[in-house]
Amino acid sequence: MLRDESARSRRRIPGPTVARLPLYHRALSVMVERGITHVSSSELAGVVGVNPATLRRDLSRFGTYGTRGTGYEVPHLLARVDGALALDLDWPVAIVGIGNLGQALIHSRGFRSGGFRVAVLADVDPAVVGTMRDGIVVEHAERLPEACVREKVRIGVITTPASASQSVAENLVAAGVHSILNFAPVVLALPAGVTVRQVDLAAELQVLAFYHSRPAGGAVVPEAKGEAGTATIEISS
Amino acid sequence: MLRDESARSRRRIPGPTVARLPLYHRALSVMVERGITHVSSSELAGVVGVNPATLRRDLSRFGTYGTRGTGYEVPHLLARVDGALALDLDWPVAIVGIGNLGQALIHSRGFRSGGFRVAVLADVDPAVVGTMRDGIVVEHAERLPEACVREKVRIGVITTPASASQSVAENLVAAGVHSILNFAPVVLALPAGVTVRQVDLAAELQVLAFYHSRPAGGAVVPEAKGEAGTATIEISS
DNA sequence: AAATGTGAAGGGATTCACAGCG
DNA sequence: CGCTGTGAATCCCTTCACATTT
Repeated sequence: MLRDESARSRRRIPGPTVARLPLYHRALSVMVERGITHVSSSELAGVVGVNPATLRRDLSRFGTYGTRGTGYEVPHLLARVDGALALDLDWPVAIVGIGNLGQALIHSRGFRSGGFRVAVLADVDPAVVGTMRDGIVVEHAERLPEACVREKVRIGVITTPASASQSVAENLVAAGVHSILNFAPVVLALPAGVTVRQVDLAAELQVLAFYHSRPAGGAVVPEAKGEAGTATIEISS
Repeated sequence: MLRDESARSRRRIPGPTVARLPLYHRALSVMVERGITHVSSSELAGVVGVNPATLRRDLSRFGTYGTRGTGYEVPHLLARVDGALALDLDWPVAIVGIGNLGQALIHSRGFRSGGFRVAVLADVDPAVVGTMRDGIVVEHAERLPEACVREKVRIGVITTPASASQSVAENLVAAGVHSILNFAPVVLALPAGVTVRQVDLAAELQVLAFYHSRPAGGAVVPEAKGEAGTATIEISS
């Protein structure tokens, strides 16, 4: 039993643990919808595809939410994971670059769940600037800083061509945005304190090609202890 | 000096190394375009944002390509990385789900570089099936297996809604595709031997929210040894 | 009896630091 | 002299295994 829970919840959380929280969150959401009130670590871990011990340790970093001999109460655990991810807060997002990818994100369910909310859209194409997308007028990228300040944007998403991404990122940072999701295949150079997550679609394909061309090489066909029927999952590792 | 290079090149390559190869590849491509003939590990590592020792060890897993006291010859190294990623081969790709995201991928540069080539498109929407995208007729998802076999597809990309993704994945596997890039927020259950890479856009946002709400917590503001001016990069870890 | 939470072990990847080579 | 390639150290995460709790 832990005396000072705030001390625990302030400990540093490993990156891999953070990356798994959204998976737990989604699995728990599905369970709530289905009326499942209760899970063991083995069950939840099975759904997400991780080791039960890993799941228990992940959760234990935020406090002790389970009951020995019984497992976890689904709605309660979901609320805790939700809180850990801060999805109960309002997260206005700016999307810069209204091409196919930008529009896909605008309409994606994930970008409108939790506290996420598309608040600012921007582009440089005169044919797009001034038009509406999902009830929001597309601003010219030049006015991005004002718009972000006005809407209190805290997360910026870059879906522009590679050539524009560095300058867009700098504008976002100038507007006080220090969390950036970058889809342009560019390593952004930004001041310390800015968190960048890079999603590189071409790189994902290339990694698949690598493993495909080396069937015996990489982490393929681990042939794990009796766990046939499970795919080799290579998730961002 | 290594006697049997094939022995070395057959060693298992760590996942993180594989994930960095595309970054090296892109940086080297840019250098070739700019006419740069030569790099040291420090220079290339700086561009990509990794430690020079990490870069040297990564490359050394495929053989020894550098010259001591001098560095690496850019075109030669690029050719080697290109070969390691098997980008010199033909990679016909199937994209299932022709929504905004699917179309973004069809037109994305990364999906038409290297040996990648969109060979099959499929969807279930009657308004889309039979129409053309980029010179290719969209097939009905029911005919996906035949089309994949016909076009010798080896990589499948799933950009359908979550509800359809498992069944689409099974169809791809039935057609002999055993490398899948899945954008649906679902943990696919597939036979061993199938490699799945998961790209989860909502999860990326949630991870950003996590770090944003814990400025002192995670890996934010590492305040590393005099390395100001560099962003905290959280890439798929 | 069953399942959590965690000390300890184990396994990898990163980074240091330097021998070796051009 | 400068830079690569790599043994060794370090760090971090995963997993085992079990004491603990309900």
